[in-house]
Amino acid sequence: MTYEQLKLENQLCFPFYAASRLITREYQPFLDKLGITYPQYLTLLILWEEDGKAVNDIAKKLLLNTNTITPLLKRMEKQGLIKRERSGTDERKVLVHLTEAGAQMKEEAASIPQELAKRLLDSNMEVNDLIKLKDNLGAIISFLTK
Amino acid sequence: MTYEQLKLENQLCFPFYAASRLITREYQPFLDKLGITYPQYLTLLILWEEDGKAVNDIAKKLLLNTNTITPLLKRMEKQGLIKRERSGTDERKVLVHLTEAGAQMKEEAASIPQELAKRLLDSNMEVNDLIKLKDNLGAIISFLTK
DNA sequence: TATCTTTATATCGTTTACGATATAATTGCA
DNA sequence: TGCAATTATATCGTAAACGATATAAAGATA
Repeated sequence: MTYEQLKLENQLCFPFYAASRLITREYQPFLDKLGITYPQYLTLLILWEEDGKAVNDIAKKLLLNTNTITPLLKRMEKQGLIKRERSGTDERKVLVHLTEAGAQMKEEAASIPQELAKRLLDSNMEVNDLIKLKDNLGAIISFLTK
Repeated sequence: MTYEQLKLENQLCFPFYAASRLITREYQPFLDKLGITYPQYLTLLILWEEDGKAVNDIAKKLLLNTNTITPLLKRMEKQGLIKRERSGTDERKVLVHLTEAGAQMKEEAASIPQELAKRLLDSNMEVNDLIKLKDNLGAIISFLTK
């Protein structure tokens, strides 16, 4: 049997998988300068927006579990980007705070989004297509997370 | 500074990263039945389409390097899904062949694509949007790989 | 022919992802 | 109050990803 639907080219899933990795690779040169990885960058984005979040809040935002986030945060702590401390009001929670170094990295990272946007717009894609793409991905994400 | 562009919500990158993982999770129950992982499934798709490919051919199709593919293939070999053997005409190449078990898994996997498509169409998304999405992802991929 | 370059795989080390499970603090409720 | 559920984190094991590097075969070229 041929099974057209089983050809890699006909898979809907593969483009998601491939695009995700390729885009992460595009970030690599910029993140290398800062000495951080892509998930670490995402974690910093959250903390730059609001410092002192609990481990679980970060995990939920990134759609990850603590078995991924906990070791990641430990590495970031060892690098001196964040501090982790038990909450006083709820001893179960561990609150994550930026260090001075972690907070300052924000300035250095400020140009990354534009650099990436610029790069992606170098493709033949229209800005509108890119926005539509983001919206459609958002729709899938909210469907698959509810 | 607020740096609107640094908010997670405003990132173009995050939806790719999140959607990719969420979609892989949707495959999980189906792949669990077969006892394989998502990248292993993608590898089988390639071999079901054309058996006897070289390691590098598979790697190129999946946009991976041999440092990912080689251990993956070894695990698949240990599971009895494939065999690896040096090419006779070019001793550098290792050709990957399906075993009987690997070939037969195709029948069991045949329904997976429809199951997933069904699931994704349960979202509010139009078929046309989904197709457009696939095309746009394809455009980004071909841009980022050339 | 000698050797330099390219091609094809593999190995090593580090960092994600994630299922399964453990542990401790807090909450809810009989 | 007492104790069963829930919540929050962490740990363990396995499988990707991927940068850097190694090794060997094949091809190119002086």
